[in-house]
Amino acid sequence: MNIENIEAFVYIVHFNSFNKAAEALYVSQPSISARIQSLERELSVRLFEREGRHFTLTEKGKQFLPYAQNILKTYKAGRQQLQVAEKQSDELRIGCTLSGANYILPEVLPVFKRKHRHIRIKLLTAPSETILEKVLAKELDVGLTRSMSHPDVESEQLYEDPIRLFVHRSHPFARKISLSMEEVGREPIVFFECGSLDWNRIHRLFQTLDVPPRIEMQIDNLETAKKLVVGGMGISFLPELSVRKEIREGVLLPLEMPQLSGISLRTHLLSLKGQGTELGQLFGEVIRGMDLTAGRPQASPG
DNA sequence: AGAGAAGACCATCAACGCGA
DNA sequence: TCGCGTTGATGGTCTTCTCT
Repeated sequence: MNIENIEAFVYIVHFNSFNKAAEALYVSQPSISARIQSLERELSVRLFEREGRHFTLTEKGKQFLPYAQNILKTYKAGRQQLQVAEKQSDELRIGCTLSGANYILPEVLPVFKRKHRHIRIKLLTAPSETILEKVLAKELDVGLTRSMSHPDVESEQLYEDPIRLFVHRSHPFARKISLSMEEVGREPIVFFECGSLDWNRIHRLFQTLDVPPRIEMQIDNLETAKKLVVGGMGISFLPELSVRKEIREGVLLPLEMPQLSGISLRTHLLSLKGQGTELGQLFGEVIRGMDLTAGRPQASPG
């Protein structure tokens, strides 16, 4: 049995043309004709009825078609499986949220690459839900997401990133020793919203106020929110990891607010329960061994 | 509408190249 | 050497276009 002859047969039926089948299979048209003749010889039946420039499937051809399609499908699935296995042997597929991709992976990946030079990295940036789906579908080896729960997935908390109130160094709040929610509520706020439960807790902090807070801008992108604060457009509640550079440079200052204590973004490492890949385990070992809180800034009272 | 030309499509053959 | 592929040429048949 020659799989290429069967492939030609299926392609001809699909395109209803010898020429188009030849084009699709990157062979010449005479070669396609020869393959069909060879297949017809092998099966001792006529698959096509040639009528001048046209052709039709014979009854035998119609009978054989679903079997040919199955053979081809099975063959392709098998080949793909081998390719995936081959790929998995040296490619680590990581799914990561945007903030993780911006602030965690740039620190982790160089360390991982130094330890495992031969392993190539493939990164997918997506929302946590998408990453969970892809881990379940075995399209990703590991995921870095916010807390996700699924019976088939192992979710291990890696890092807790406190959310704090940040202001520009020239802002009057920068000289304050302590702040009340009323004072915060009167200031223009650039509100970064990522939809996690912890952000709802910040919303609830304002519910005690008589007047609603001045949320001038609601932003779903961390970098944009940060840059607006740097540009003096307002104050913002931001995860600490995202502003480390600005704090080091003295551009942004974190403010002490006891009300924010315990509010944080948690990064979890997701992998398939009991079926984690070898590369995923290697990645887990590296990221667990790193201190992602190194360089954490101290809150400034002014 | 009908005839003829042009184009499209498939089959076949010859000559040749390549790899097992 | 053999099998399978290619290109190029040629022929048969059918469709589409153009002209009268």
